[in-house]
This record gives sequence, C-alpha cells and structure tokens, in this order.
Amino acid sequence: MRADARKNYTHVLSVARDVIAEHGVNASMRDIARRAGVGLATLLRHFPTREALYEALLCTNLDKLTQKAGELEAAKSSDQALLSWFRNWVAFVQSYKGVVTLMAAAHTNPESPLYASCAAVHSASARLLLRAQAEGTARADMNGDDLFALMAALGWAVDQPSFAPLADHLSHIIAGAIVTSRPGDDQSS
Amino acid sequence: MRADARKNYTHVLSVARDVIAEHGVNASMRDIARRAGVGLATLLRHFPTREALYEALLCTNLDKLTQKAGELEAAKSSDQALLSWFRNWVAFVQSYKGVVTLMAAAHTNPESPLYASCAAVHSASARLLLRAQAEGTARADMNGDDLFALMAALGWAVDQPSFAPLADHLSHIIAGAIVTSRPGDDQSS
DNA sequence: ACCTGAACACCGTTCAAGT
DNA sequence: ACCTGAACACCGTTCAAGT
Repeated sequence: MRADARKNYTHVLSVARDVIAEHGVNASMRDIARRAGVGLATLLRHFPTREALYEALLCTNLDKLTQKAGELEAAKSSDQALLSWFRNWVAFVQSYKGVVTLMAAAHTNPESPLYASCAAVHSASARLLLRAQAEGTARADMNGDDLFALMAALGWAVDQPSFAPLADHLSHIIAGAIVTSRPGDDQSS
Repeated sequence: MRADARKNYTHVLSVARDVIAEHGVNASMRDIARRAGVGLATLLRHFPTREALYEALLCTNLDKLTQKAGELEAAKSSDQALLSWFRNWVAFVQSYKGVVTLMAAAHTNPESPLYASCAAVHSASARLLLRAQAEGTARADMNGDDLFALMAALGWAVDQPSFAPLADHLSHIIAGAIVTSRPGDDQSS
C-alpha cells in the first residue's frame, strides 16, 4: 500500500470510530467520508461495504474478547467463568451500538468479513460451556449455537435504550438459565 | 372519511400486509404505494409514518394476543400459562419480521401509535408473571419490565434467520429462567 | 497506484396544483 | 375533501477522468 493510501486508511478508520460512537452502526458512509475529508469513493475502495469497515474497527476488540475467554477458563470455576464471560460480552456489545445485529447476520455468512471474528467468539463461548457441562454446572441440553443465540439476544436487548438500564439484571437472569442452580440457593421462600 | 378515501385506505392496508410479509418491516413505503396503484403522498397522509402503518396492521393481532393472555390465566396453572404465553408471543413475532425492534422502540415512546398496543402486551405479561410469583412458580426477583425485555430479546432472536430454527429451544431455555424449577426435575445427573 | 467528482437509482418528506 | 406529480435532500454504487 502506498504511503498516502495508508494514511487515508488509518485516518478514515479513526474518524469512523468517532462517527459510529456518535450515530451508531447505521451511520452514513457518506458522512464518514465527508468528516474524514476524503472522497466517498475512496472510503468505499478501502472498505467496500459497511461490514468491511466494522470488521476493521472491531477486530482488535473481538480479539481481546476471545482472549479473555481463555483467561477466564484458566482463572475461574466453570460456572463463575460463564458469568464473567456474560459480563464481558455485554460490555463489548455496549461499546458499539448495533454490533450484535451485524454479528448475527455475519456469523452464518462465510463471505462476510466479520465471519471469522464471529466464529472465534462462538467457539470461545462453546469451550466455556462445554467445560461447565462436563463439571455439571451448566445445563446439558444446549450447545454452542444455543449459547451464541442467547448471547446475541441479550446483547440486542441491552443495546436498546429502553432496556439498557436492565443490562445487569438481564445478564443475571439469562446466565441463571444456563448455569445449573445448586441446592441452597436463594430461590425458594 | 369520504368513500374513495376509505377505499384507498383499506386497499393500501391489504397491499402493505403482502409487501411486508415479503420484504419485512423495512419495506419501502414508495414500493407499497406503487403496488397499491396510489400516489406516495396519499399513502403518507393516511399513515404519516411507518409506525402508523404498522399500528394499523398489527392492532387486531395484538388485541388477539393480549386477549389470549387472559384466557391462559383462566385455563392453565400459573407456570404452564407462562410457557404457553411464550409460545404465543413467538408465533406472533414470527408473523411480522422486524416487529420486535419496532415495539422495543415504541413501548417507551407515548407519541408512538404503537405505544398503547405495547403497553397492553406489557401489562398482560406482567399479570401472568405476578400470578406465578404469588404461587411461587416464578422467580421473585424480576418484574414486568424484565419480563418484557426477555420477551423482546427472545423475539428478536427468533426473528434472525440464523437463529429461527432454535426458536422452540430458546423459548424453553428462557422460560426456564423465569419459571422456578421444582424438586424432581431432570436437571441433575 | 491511488484519488475524485459526477451520474445513477433509490429513499422519505413536502407542497403547490389539480379534481 | 381528497389525490397527485414534482422538487428536495438524502442514501450507497459505479465509473470515467485526473494525478
């Protein structure tokens, strides 16, 4: 890549980060180009589609997220790891408004630039689930796909302005649906 | 309303039903007008916004849904009623692609034409929850807002093509998060 | 190689002009 | 009263023309 191109690339990326933080994931590509002081066509050659742009924006964060899953696996008990994983997921989702919808569409589409990142999150989640199931701390009648769907559903909910304040409680409830409750819990009376 | 206006109104509505069934909730208003053989401006005076159009389309279905909640309350045990309610909700959501997103935005906005319908669903749900909580078959640490959020989250998930096949299982899992598990369940070993 | 402006086909909104 | 076509300001896509 030529020097001026590289400069455009990184500059556009940092502007896009700001614009999306402001207007969410549906921000106008034209607007991003405008604010970056670059031709719209230039932006679109670097990032042919909105997904491509977000992939570039998200990849480092997604890498950090999946890495976190590995750490949790090593550091915590299987059920606690799942709970922490949910909190990390929610925090990630809240950092990019609308990202779950994008991921939900991308994770079954191998053509999508977000496909690989989604698969990484998926398999990291599945690993945590499998460990918990092996130890009997997670319900046995679900798999990685179900977990990913629940994470996406939760992620979508906390992304809605009206549901955002419930984020912690919803995480707690859905995590509770996965982690098997043990005797002595505070559920009855 | 003049006779020709009324005829336009109902005709547009039935065309809109078809177009939305085909293209989902983000179908082009222009396209609906075109197919109805009516000026775009005409459509927009009858239904000034997309939400207004959907309100007209949904109100009978939403009425039926909330009515169903009352029937379930009378006919079933408190926990079974909640489970059936979830199935009815999922079925409704699947009949209009994208309707949950609309409702999630509308249910906190009194200006929205969908506001009243959302409130009706909300309170019908809350009533089922309260009854189950009073009988000890639902977890006590949640309220109608939490339930509505969970329903919306589930509804969004089953609306995604990639998660749709998991609809039944996801309903089961989330319902299980709400309904208190009783001794003798098939959870452990 | 890389960038750009302009043309294109869309969208929802608005309004003056018709019946 | 009710309808309509046209103008408007937007969108993402595409491409010939510039450096």
